[in-house]
Amino acid sequence: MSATIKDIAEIAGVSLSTVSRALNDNPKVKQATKDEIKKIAKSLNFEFNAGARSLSSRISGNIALVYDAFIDQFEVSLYINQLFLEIRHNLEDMDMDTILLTGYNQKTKESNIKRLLRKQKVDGFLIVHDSISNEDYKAIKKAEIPIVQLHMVPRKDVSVRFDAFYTDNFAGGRMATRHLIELGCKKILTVLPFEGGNAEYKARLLGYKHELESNGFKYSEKLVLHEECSYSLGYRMLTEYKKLLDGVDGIFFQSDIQAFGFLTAARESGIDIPGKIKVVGYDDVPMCESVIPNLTTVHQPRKELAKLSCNKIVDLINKKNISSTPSCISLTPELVIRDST
Amino acid sequence: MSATIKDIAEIAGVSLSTVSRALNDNPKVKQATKDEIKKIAKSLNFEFNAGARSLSSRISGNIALVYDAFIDQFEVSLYINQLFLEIRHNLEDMDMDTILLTGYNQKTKESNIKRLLRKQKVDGFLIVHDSISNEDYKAIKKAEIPIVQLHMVPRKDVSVRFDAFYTDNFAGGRMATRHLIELGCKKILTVLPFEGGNAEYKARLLGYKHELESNGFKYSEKLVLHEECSYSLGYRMLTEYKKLLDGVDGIFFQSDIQAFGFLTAARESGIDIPGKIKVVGYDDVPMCESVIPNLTTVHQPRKELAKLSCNKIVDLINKKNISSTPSCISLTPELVIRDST
DNA sequence: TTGTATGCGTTATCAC
DNA sequence: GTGATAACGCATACAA
Repeated sequence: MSATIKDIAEIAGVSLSTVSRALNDNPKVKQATKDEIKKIAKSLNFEFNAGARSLSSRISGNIALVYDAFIDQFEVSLYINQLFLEIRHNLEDMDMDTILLTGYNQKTKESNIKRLLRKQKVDGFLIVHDSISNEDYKAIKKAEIPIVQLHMVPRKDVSVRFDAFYTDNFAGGRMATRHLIELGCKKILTVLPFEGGNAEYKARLLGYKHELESNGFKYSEKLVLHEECSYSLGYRMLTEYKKLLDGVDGIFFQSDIQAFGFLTAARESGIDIPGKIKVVGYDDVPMCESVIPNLTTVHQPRKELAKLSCNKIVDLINKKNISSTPSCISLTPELVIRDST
Repeated sequence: MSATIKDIAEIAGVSLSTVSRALNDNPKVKQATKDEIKKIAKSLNFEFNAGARSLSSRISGNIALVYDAFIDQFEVSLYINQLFLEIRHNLEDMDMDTILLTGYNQKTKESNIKRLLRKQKVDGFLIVHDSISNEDYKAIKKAEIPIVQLHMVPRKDVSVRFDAFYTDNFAGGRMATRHLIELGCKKILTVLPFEGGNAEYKARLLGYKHELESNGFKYSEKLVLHEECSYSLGYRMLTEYKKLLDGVDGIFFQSDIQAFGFLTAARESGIDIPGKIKVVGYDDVPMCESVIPNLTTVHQPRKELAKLSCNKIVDLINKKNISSTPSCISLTPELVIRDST
């Protein structure tokens, strides 16, 4: 069917080993032979057989993009899917295929990570998951497969070290809050998903608190609303939390989608946004620019996050530019000011 | 590292081939030996080495989910990502991993299908793409790799035959329109993405036309609005197409997201929905139930689509229940009546 | 019903 | 620099 290095060897009149070396850019091969062999390979549309390559050298050309099933909730997926899109584009550019899956089998709850490890299906793990077990991290480490975690901050209780890239949620919380303060807001509410949720929200909340207090405001738990992450919640807030909203002149929604619902309800009720209440979201999903008024929000640098993570994992796989200690890089998000503030 | 069949053979005191047969449920192996071997395999957490298996029997355990890059537009992805989610769940249940990619390399424009074929990376192709080249279809066929196309209707100019599952967009267009007619609408507008778009919209439009005409209405191109597929468009319609909307009492948006924007604008302007204008969407993305008023829409049976396609591709791979002629099954969508009509 | 031998396509360890 | 050859883990044709 497909051409093999054997075919190339016969045409070029050299041995299998020479072809293999040439195609892998082994410096021991004379440039002339190399060129000749590569030319033939190209003319035959040659590609390495993935199975054979994997068997003999454990290179599969696949990266596992492992995520937390909670992301499959529609509202959360709005941002995450944009991030994943960037990741796949980057990996494709580097000739890697992406196997997308949740950390644990949805039905059996068994570890997909361990399964991939045992089958030797992937060259690296890109992790967007907050609660991978320490055992699984250790299994990856033991198999000497590179790990890069992104979006999520590594947990303290994980004994394995790996590179990580994420956005500074504390800074994000601060900049959203400071922006509202600078615009003169005196009573600022923040809305985030239910308690026990992701660590990222806790950090944003801390940022909110810190910024309030360093500006002479006093932080009150009464102005922290833990609610579902949905358009609907944002919409219903006006009626269901009428009392809570009394006097509020700024709201920091920790998710854009909640803000969208609120904007709609507010405008219907004739509440001037940003005149009476100023609204800031988080994530900067594409819809921010089509919603009316356009939503001011904290932009998560998904392009950079994806690029850094993908470059890193590929470097680790190719053992290039490896530093002795894993990096843990937090990118600063950016406040995008639009019409809702 | 991981256990191999050799390890199992040694423990069980049988040969490699017996282990291989037992684990592959070969009927020639005595049940007792089979049980024993499987027990040992389980205790060792054995999994077949993907590379070795692929080399020796061309079974990779991977399915390529190939989609059209235009789907990466945020608005379109809302529905498609839900579909993909179902697909991945189904494949996971059948112990298959999903390689998600566009049909053609985003940068080089080279065929990802041909690349996967040459590398022998996948056991089957799940295609959600309207414009795969005939050449590529032929290449898949030649490699004897199963194809199942879903969501998109197979093109007439494709010479290769394969199984396909999609929703009956003509029926969908009809049911949306009929619903509006039955509710007494006299002037029904339909909104769809720009001309030259996907075939699915053309079918929905035909359904709209057919239903109008069979109910004594006359079809007018003036009531067909080709516009961008966005929330923003829906929102701006009220002002930008004020004249067009004059007297309109029913709108069939061929995409939910457009309808969302319109609902917001309408309510802000005090236009009673469904009192003055009744609105129907298409797709039934999760947000339909949180938007106010809840959107009446045409539900695409994504769960069934995913299940049928995944079962079919796996059957084809395992050469089970194969019929001589490929099936081409169109599922009927379902009108979900909510508060916007 | 089970075992032996061979091959799948590639890389790696030796030689030369 | 280049060429044999073994090895990677598994499936299977052929024997027994």
